[in-house]
Amino acid sequence: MIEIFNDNWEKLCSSYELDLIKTFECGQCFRWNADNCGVYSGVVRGHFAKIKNENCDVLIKSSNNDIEFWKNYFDLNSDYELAHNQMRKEEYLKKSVEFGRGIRILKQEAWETLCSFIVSQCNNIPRIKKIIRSLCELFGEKKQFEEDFYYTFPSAGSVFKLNSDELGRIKAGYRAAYIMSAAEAVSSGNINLDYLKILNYNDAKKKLMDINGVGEKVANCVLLFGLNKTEAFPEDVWIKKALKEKLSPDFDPKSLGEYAGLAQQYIFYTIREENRIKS
DNA sequence: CCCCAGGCGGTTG
DNA sequence: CAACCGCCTGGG
Repeated sequence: MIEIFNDNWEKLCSSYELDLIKTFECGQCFRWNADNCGVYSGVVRGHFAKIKNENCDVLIKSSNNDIEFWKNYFDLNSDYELAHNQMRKEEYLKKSVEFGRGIRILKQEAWETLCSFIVSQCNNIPRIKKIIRSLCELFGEKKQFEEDFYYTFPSAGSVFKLNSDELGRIKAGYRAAYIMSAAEAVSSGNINLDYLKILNYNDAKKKLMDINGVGEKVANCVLLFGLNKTEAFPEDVWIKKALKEKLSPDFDPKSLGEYAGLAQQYIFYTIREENRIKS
């Protein structure tokens, strides 16, 4: 039997359903990087993957070789068309849907998401990525898949065991203390992230905000990207700008219910793109 | 060199 | 309550 598809690349979905650039560059994740051919590499829950476009398909090759795992991660079992229909009433949101189509809300590992968005505060994206890469390379587990070496995200327990000199090596600055308080809360069981997934949005948010260094914005990012609370609507400076300058004054994200999080990503992507094109 | 970045916690009016 | 300020660090 002759292998038709070489190298174990497998079709994940169509490029229409998942736009890799938009999804990876819209600020929800920090560990996917493209090579100069546009092939992205990333690590999710200890599994390594390469992912690329070919013709009109998205192809993936991974260390666990489990297509359902990746479909779940890329939220490909959700029907976004239902959400889009709810978004057409508001003019700027309607534009954002067309502009941002192809973005998926990634179902990320909760502890990694918590740690990453603590690092993100008052920081720029290249530096956020650098700090997280250091954290993984210094304290994660080194693994190999074919010719690629990669690092897992260190557990809350292993981060909590670090002393201040060790944690200082990732150069997170004043956020290091916040990372430590999150690591303590999670590794001690004081906060059980899996349990937060089954709590309602408000209760889960309250628990997250008990962590020193987690405020409204970081909590909402963790709820949306790490705990599957799709009604979360994180308001950063860009979203605040859109609310002030682009969306109508009576627009209320709560009216979108479970679709608010997706709308937030579309708006975020759109206003950033508008700003990038302008400058 | 300066400016400030996808916030937070603490203090003040 | 809102407004402000300091915080580590390094990218631009």
